Amino acid sequence: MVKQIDWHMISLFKDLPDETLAFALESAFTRKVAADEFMFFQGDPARVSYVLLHGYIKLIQTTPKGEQVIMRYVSPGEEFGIIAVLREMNYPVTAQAVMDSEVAGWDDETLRELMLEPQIALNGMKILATRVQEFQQRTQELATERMERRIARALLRLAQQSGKKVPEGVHIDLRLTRQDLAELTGTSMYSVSRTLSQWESLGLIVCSREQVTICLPHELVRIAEDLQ
Amino acid sequence: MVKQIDWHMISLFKDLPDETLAFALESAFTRKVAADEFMFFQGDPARVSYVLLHGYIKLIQTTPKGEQVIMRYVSPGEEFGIIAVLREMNYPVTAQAVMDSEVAGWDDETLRELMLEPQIALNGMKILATRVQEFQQRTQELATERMERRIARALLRLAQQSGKKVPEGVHIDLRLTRQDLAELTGTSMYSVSRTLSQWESLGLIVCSREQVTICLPHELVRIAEDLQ
DNA sequence: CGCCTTATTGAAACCCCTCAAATTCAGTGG
DNA sequence: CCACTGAATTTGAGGGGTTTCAATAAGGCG
Repeated sequence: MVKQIDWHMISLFKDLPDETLAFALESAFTRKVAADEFMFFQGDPARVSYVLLHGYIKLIQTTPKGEQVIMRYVSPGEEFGIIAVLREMNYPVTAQAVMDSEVAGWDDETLRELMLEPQIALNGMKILATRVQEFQQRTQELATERMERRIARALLRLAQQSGKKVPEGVHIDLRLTRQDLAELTGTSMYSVSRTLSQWESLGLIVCSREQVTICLPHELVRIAEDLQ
Repeated sequence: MVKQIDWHMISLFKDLPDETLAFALESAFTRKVAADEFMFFQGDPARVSYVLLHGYIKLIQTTPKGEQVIMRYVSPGEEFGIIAVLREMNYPVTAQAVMDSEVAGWDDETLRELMLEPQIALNGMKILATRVQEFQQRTQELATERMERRIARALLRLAQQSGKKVPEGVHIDLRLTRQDLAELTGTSMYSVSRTLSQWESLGLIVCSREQVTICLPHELVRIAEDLQ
């Protein structure tokens, strides 16, 4: 049983009848996760699916050659691990906390029960539909756009997800290495470093070790969208 | 009302109670689509979702710059257009028949009714979950793998989807230009042409105008997976 | 047979990766 | 407090993979 969270923020449990929501909450367990801790590894049997209560989680896929691709940064209120559980397979990604976090979890059997609730199933469909479109967008970007624009897009998305206003602009409130950005955009750490340096010299952003602040978002949008 | 199709092949309608299936069928309309005909365009309001009964449909996304990316080849039994209808948005892709085809369609209101059936919603979730994973896979490939390997993978997938056994090997039963393969793998027509020529000279495939036949699938797998 | 689409192929250019080396930075422990 | 350490970052040089451009060839369809 979980408390002290606004469960109506959780998109999977939106518009739920009270008793259904109550059942969902009673059947959940919670878990605190320390920064950098791994919650599960790619290849583990998927027995639990999660909703992130607070913090941030990074979902990473490792290729046979050992390269890594960041599939998603999970924001509070979002689910993760549901797909693997529904498909009764192993997790296709590794989940790692990027800061101290807390999650709610449901085992596979309970999840299947929850999915029999029409409203939860409908919410789940909408969430997955959104996710498919996000990946379609990313596929299109990787297939047609140059590195620089992909990095700009990634930064703008991260700013929207986890940006905090600071005097200089919008600060991305995550530990975000150049390597992370590279794994998120399908490029190399070196190219990310060069690109950020250039943007910093133009005043678009300010960055330091594992931190990026966007000062002129509009200019970044111009790069991302190739306006002008 | 639709007849003469094995509706249990349609994954969206698997394991349905008879009366639910009957309702789904009664509320559908069918439409024949000629080869090369467009069913809807990117940006059209999404009012109808479809299941492909026979033939093949290509879903294409056009970028602002006018480049095209093929998001999916729809096989018989698969749905398309459901995501856009569920999300109440415009179609994010253009749908074009690659051969004479026939589809069943449901308007948005009916689809939402159907989705209240637990089994249909569950089937829908599983379909979307699979789709998310397919796009994750593609994202990973585009982010980390060289052109040659991406083309090999695409050919193997197409062969699995629509391959017919012929004396020389497995023939991909679609009109498939080099340009199509390029738009499917995020490369250029020229690179595809060069790669196919090389493979043909090695005896891995036989190709002609808009046609590809895989002769040594195992060798293609070796390229795709970088074994050895 | 002629036309239009599709495919091929070479050469040049370019983007980006890779490698190497130096530098900065944060944390640690003496 | 400061040197030490390891990780993160920067930057240049070089090279490789792909794209681009151009020109030609090959196929199908009327």
